[in-house]
Amino acid sequence: MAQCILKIALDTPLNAVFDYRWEGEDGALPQVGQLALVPFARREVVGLIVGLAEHSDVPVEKLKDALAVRGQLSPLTAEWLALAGFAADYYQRPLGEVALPGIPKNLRVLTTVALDRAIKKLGKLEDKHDHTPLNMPALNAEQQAAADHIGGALGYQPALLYGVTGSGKTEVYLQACAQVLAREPEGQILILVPEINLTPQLEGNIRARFPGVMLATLHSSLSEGERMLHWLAAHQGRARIVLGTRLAVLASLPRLKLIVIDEEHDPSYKQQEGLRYSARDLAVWRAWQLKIPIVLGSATPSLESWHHAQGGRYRKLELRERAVKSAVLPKVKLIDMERDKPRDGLTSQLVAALKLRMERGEQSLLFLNRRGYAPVICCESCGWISDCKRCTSFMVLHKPEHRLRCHHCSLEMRIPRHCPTCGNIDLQPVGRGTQRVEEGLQALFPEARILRIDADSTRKKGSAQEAFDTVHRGEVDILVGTQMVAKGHDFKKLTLVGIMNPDTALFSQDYRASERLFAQLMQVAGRAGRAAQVEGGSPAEVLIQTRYTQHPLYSAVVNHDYDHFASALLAERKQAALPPYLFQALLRAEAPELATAIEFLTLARDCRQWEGVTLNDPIPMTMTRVHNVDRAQLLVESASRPVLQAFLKEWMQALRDTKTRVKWSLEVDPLDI
DNA sequence: AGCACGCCGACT
DNA sequence: GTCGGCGTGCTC
Repeated sequence: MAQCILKIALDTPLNAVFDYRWEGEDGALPQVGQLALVPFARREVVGLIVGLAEHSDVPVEKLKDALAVRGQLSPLTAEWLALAGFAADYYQRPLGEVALPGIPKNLRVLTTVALDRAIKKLGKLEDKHDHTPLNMPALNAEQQAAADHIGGALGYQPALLYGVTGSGKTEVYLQACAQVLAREPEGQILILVPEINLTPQLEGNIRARFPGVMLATLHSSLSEGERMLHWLAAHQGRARIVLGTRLAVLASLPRLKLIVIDEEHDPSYKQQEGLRYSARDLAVWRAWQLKIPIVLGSATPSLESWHHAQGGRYRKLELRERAVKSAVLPKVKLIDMERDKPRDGLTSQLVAALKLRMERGEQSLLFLNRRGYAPVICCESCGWISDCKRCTSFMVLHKPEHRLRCHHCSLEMRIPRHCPTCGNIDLQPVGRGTQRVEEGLQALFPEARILRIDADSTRKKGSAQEAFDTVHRGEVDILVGTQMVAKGHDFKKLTLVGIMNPDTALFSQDYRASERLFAQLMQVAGRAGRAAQVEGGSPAEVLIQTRYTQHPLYSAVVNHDYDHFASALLAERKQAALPPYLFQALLRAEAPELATAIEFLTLARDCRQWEGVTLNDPIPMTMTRVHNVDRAQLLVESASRPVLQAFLKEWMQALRDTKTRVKWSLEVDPLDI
């Protein structure tokens, strides 16, 4: 009679591992890393066995028996458990809350029979071992050196692959992968991308390049069945390449030998709810833990990674040459909106440029990061504005639907016929969103085929893909879009990109805004004429409408000069003692009344003092009220990461002990402050 | 976080 | 009379 105590992590906010009795019939003991079904409060849940013990400190009358162990699944490795453990500690969350959501739901909720059937199905997915000779395009010298460095690296070797759009980063990844796959017959590779739906061509490229290699994808739009299958393929080591979004960083990869992070600067690597982890940072930790190489690629690296490359912690691999000879960097020009006053948001120069593309039968893209018709409507006579009743924000006018909509709480209403306060019927839209731009363009170019792509126009599943296909087929003359159009897609006939009004980001309170704006401008600019210069035509052109033509950010964009811009930003950050020279955490609180939230944060600030840690004053969040709750935050800073970590650990325990009724949460390394 | 128990308001 | 609102207590 085998008997022991199982230490089990459960998906609950309670910061504890729970003990259960196990009485097996024979000598077969459960193993650490296996899943177990246990009674918990008034329900049954599946948890993860994280330890075995002979005795428990829990009073016997409280101890319950574990009900079953999912034996058909090989246990998660000690390395994987250490990864989950690290993430739990670092982000100050219970282990179970980190470990269990990463495991497909079906592995937890499925009956044993159903699970057996699924595993059998996976077994039948035979990978065709037709190791056909791979036709690798020739690389230029820089690409080859980078690919050899990454692919040939042994041990923990972080590299920053820095190269502008069109410099052939993807080809470097692929050839480095080929080297690793050839050298490590069983080895696995993890490739992270910001949003898989926006980069369908990468998946196609990988499949075409490695026909005999099983590829698994992991991202949020998989069905539960697919997710389980792909996760298992990775877990069993059968998938040699796993391509996924941030959540894939927690995939079980027992033979991981290389990690690739494409567009490493992209904010979507940061989870923005629940466990607010940075997939990029966890990936680097994972590479360090396993002593394997990792490559972070970007045309506009995050300042964190840039800083590491400057300091020598990351090896900087730079691609200066164009990989495709005929491809030319788009010509970026600034249009001074002070001298060329815009009509309907468009300066005469931009209109002329659009007209020229129309005549040539080429495509144009207008980029505007604001959806809806107008961000607000107001009353001409009394000054009433369409503010949201539940939020500190405005109701956005959506003209096609004849409605006002709050983008934060989704409150909707019909457009009022007259002013709710004074009765005036003259309510005017103020400002400009994509719908209004679309309308203005149609009036200006009645014959043009105009397509708007934003979150509103692509609400239906599959409609985004359809819209992009329409553009690719050349059935669109002018494309109007938000940042949705900035990523991934190469539009071969696109020769003009117009940026309508990027200035607001220049003077934002958020010190990361300019870093993001630069990355975004480079990315949108990269949509134009990427594959090659359109036959015999002019080089692609990017026109930026601005009131601040002298701003250094725009000069850097015009000159395609990220180096100097990034170095200047870093110098500013150092001077102002901001990340990456400083480490931060943010305590947030929400309550029906702002005072309650502030009161809690004040209490939290005063309950601990710590050498080397600064606790700032609690302040209301910029958007204080959302959906009728007031939010406030408290910023914690330290020049030392370990010091901050030590403080947070104790502080969190103290806050949990307060048993407050205020809802609060902690974010480590916040991106938006 | 779930989930159940428990004690007060407007409805078939 | 009951359905159901959400306060609060518990989870090895």
